[in-house]
Amino acid sequence: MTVHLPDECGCIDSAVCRQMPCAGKISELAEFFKNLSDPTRLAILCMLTHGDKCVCDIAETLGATQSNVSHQLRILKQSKLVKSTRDGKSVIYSLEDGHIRDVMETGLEHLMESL
Amino acid sequence: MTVHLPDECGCIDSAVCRQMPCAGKISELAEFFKNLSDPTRLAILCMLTHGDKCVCDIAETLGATQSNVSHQLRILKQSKLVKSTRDGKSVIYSLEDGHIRDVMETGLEHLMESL
DNA sequence: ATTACATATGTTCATCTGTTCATAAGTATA
DNA sequence: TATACTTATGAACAGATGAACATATGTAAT
Repeated sequence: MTVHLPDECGCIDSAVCRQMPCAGKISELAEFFKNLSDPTRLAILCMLTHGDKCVCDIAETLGATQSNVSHQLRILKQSKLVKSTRDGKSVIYSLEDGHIRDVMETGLEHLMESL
Repeated sequence: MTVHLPDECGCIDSAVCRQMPCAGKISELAEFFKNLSDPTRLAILCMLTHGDKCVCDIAETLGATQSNVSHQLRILKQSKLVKSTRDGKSVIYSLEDGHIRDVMETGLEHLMESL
């Protein structure tokens, strides 16, 4: 759906948001959250906050198939949430930057305080 | 999918997260983000940071049908992201608490810094 | 009571998503 | 090269999702 918010709209009333018109960013932000909205992907990101990991380790820890993990990692990589480097036979994945952790933490705080 | 992370896992390595085992919370957190992952719902939440609004105002501003907005508001209400009070013929919706705004802002910060 | 307005709900449908299976591609070692 | 190991990819399927339409419910005023 195409959202029609006026471009000059300050949207979220904060310093951050005043610099960033809503209409053009809503769909980007929604897509960002969508990447965090799947338990498998979120668990992967969560694991990677502990340190870099290869695909098979992620799969084993999660109890998921290698194929599924690889598919989800591709999504995470395309959306620039993770990056990867090859190490011999393995491919090591890591968080792209620290903001992902911040977002997850903020979300967790919300859950904790809305019991 | 059922994610198998050990319950004693500290998950996100922070004070907040050490108090909160991952396995049980991943799916909750994913569901929370899922509610923010739709442009219509996100735009509604964004609008409500400006102030409380009735359904028809939201629909008009968004260029969405009343039906669609009402459906999405029900989802947001069930997940305790918004609350509502009736005012005559209208029903006024407002953000349940301030954390939603925080999460959106943190997400926006991520978008800004990952250009 | 009737009419008008505002919101909620049920249903249907097209589309998207996550998962699995099978298999290909990349890499290292014997 | 042959083999084993690791990761990526393509196809197919079930289930979930968002939107639209029609209609019901709730509220106020005439």
